[in-house]
Amino acid sequence: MDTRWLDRQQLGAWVRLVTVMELLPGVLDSQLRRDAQLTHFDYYVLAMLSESPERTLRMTAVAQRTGATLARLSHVVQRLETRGLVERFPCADDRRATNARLTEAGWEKVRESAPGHVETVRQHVLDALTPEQVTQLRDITDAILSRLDPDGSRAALYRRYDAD
Amino acid sequence: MDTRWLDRQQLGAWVRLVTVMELLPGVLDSQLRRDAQLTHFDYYVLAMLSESPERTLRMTAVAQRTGATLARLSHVVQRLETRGLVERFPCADDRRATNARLTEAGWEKVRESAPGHVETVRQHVLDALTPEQVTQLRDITDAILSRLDPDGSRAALYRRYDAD
DNA sequence: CCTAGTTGGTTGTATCTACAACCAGTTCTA
DNA sequence: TAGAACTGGTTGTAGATACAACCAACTAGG
Repeated sequence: MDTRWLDRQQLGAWVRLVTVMELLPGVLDSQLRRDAQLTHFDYYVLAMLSESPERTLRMTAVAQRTGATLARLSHVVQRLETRGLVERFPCADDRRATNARLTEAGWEKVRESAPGHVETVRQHVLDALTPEQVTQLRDITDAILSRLDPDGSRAALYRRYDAD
Repeated sequence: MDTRWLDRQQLGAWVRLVTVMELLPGVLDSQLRRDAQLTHFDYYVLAMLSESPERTLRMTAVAQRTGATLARLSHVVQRLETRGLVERFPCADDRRATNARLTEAGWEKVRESAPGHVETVRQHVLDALTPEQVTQLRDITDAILSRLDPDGSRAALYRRYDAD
């Protein structure tokens, strides 16, 4: 088995991508933690709920959208529930299932923390790029996702924002 | 304070980037954990040592290259040391400092796990991209890093691979 | 029906990371 | 040259995640 090693160009791109993946989550996390007492993952969960009809989703649906295991989500939602940001109630259609709904306090939390989060994303990522680069980044990440998520279980989420 | 919300193009790129950041670490981690009983971070530490003269670096230097806090690194190296992959010894120049050196077993571990790791990187990322896209990705991540790491403390690492 | 297998979700435990406290050695400064 | 401040590193502990085990509810096949 001969290994196909990476050339200079590939290595440069790869090492930078790894570095971004290391630094970016920390930046997002600490801004949200500082300004809203939320982790980035917490925020994502609340944001998903806030965009859904009745601000309600089944646990499985949230897990799929956020890419979390059900176990992880269960722990996280439990914490959000004790903080009064989310409430859980059994699903009428399927009595195995649990619905998670954003409370009024949770809705308020999303509304007040969204601007700061968006500003952070702009400052650290999008504003550093030209419009062409934003388009390129979209295409590149799309290609990568076709490998990372071949059966497209996460695709529903990001395809929503595609141009018509 | 009017929030500048993201347009469709930006949102598409951003959501995809977040999804990649969520999925990719897990893919790298589980391949290495399965095939070499190492986390991606463990691997990175060993790889840094393997590329250094005498396969030795000071703890601070490793921390800087991997982007870890010294505390985290200390724990990780402790585990690697009990597994016999790394050894620590006091630095002669500065008696506060500690050197970490790759053992023969550690060197062997890097040699045998590198091909599988590179193959994973190819399959899930690089082989999904055209050569132009690899170049674009390099430029895009470089631009992002100028915001994430403005004083360039991580830059030394990835600049090493730049074309002359 | 009734049983095997699947799906939805929770809980317990082991592991890892972050944070703060801490110690030892070094440098700066008056 | 003593003391203050800083640097390099380790350790303890609390919080978060992964993994496996588990239970309850649904579904399909005989």
